[in-house]
Amino acid sequence: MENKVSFYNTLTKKVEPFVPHEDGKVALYTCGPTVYHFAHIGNLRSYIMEDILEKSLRYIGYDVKRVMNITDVGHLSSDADTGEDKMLKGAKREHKTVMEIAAFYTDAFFQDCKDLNIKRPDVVEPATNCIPEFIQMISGLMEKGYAYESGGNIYFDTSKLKEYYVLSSQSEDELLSGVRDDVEVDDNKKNKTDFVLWFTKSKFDDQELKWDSPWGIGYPGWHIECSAISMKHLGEYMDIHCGGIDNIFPHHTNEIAQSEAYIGHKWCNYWFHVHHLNDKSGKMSKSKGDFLTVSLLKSKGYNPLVYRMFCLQSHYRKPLEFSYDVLDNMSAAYDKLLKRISSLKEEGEVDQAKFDEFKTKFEDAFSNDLNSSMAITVLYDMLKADMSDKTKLALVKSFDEVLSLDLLNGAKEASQEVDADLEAFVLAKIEERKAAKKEKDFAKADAIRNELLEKGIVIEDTREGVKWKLN
RNA sequence: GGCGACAUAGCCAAGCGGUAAGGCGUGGGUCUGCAACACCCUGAUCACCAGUUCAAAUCUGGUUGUCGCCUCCA
Repeated sequence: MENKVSFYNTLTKKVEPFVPHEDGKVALYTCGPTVYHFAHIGNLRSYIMEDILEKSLRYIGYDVKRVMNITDVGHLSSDADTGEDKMLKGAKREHKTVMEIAAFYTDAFFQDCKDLNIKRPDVVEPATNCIPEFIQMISGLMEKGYAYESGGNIYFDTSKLKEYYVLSSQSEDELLSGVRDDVEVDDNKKNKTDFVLWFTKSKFDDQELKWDSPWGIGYPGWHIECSAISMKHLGEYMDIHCGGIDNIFPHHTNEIAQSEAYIGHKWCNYWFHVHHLNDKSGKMSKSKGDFLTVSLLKSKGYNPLVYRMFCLQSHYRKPLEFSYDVLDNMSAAYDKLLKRISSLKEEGEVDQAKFDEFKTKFEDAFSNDLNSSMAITVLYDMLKADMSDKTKLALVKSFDEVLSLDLLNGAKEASQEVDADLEAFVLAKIEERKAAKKEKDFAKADAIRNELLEKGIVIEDTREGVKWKLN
């Protein structure tokens, strides 16, 4: 099919035309969550933008297969065989087993996705399901001489690769080890960038989940997970690998190293990275400041889709700063948008020429480095354009396949079923107020309006008559 | 110290060499007994300096600032 899609490729540092390995098909991989805690809305920004990537590719006509891992083991706080395992840390905190923690937070993650209209990937694979695949891959790397045993653990030897730093564009000399205070140097490593593939002897020894392996009982390192899981489901050629920008080094750099060493050829051509959501003090993280979750937003009365729209009206490659002021701003914009769409009538015929014209504009916005902000603008332009309501409604429905903002639900919610008694009561009050207004008894009319308002019912005098809704 | 990104109106934000999209807010107006809703109107020469060009927010060089990464992170 025609290659009209282009986006920024971290590998080449350029916006490039997208050409999949197999025409018309896209093998897409997303680094999934480590399920030791709730996801915060910054984590979810990545998943929202990756959802948009997937849906826009489908919209344009690609056959997409998307795979996501669930990290439920082997993710140490540090790569240097020190620090705590994140899963175990979560389990200790909540006095549960690791498996219980994983199940709980996996469910919580997908509930957040549901609230944000993020489609579940075609394949969702927990790391603990793939131990044989990890062992097979590590064995292969050992046989080819890319891995070595030291101090009881299996390490990947980064000195065997000419192009270890392709993604991060740093050189070994430039890379300072232990810049961060809490990083300890692992003396078992031959090179400072080597990383663990399999642990049998960790200084941190009470790992709950352990498996037998050719190198002894232990558990896998973090990086091997994504490589093995993606190959299990997508084969040796992947088109797009997504993730948050902080994964570039070391996680994705290491994935490339071990994957290409294992299969012996280029693995993935396009790397798609979403930038961070910041707050006033910088990057949002689980270890400092406000821990903003979807459920927190919901408890404050925000529709999670307002946050989705907030993400869409920005560009995935720009840092985005979160504040409640900006969210309020977006909330107003979202309500107005839904209201405007709900006022469209099922009238006239669909004008196919106009429909195609705007559909093309919409596709072009996404094709141009996933310009979701421009896509939203196309939506607004379309609503203003001179064409039948029926055409507009058809376009809204079509656009929402990608935007997933429940744009047509405004009308539905407004006409949601209400209690018949309540309706009769309200209609009676409206008639009463109408009569009062007719007799210029405005005090009484206002009193009735206030009475209804106290019950959470808002009435509006529009040109088409009096309208009311539950607030 | 190294690597990378970003800098556009009150706020969010598009722009990819031809003279500043869109949204929210503000102010004014239409409508209305009032209010709300809706609708109309309303705003910036693009961090700074130098260069390339007939033409630059858009390209090049430099300066300043903000943020991220350099083995926890989406």
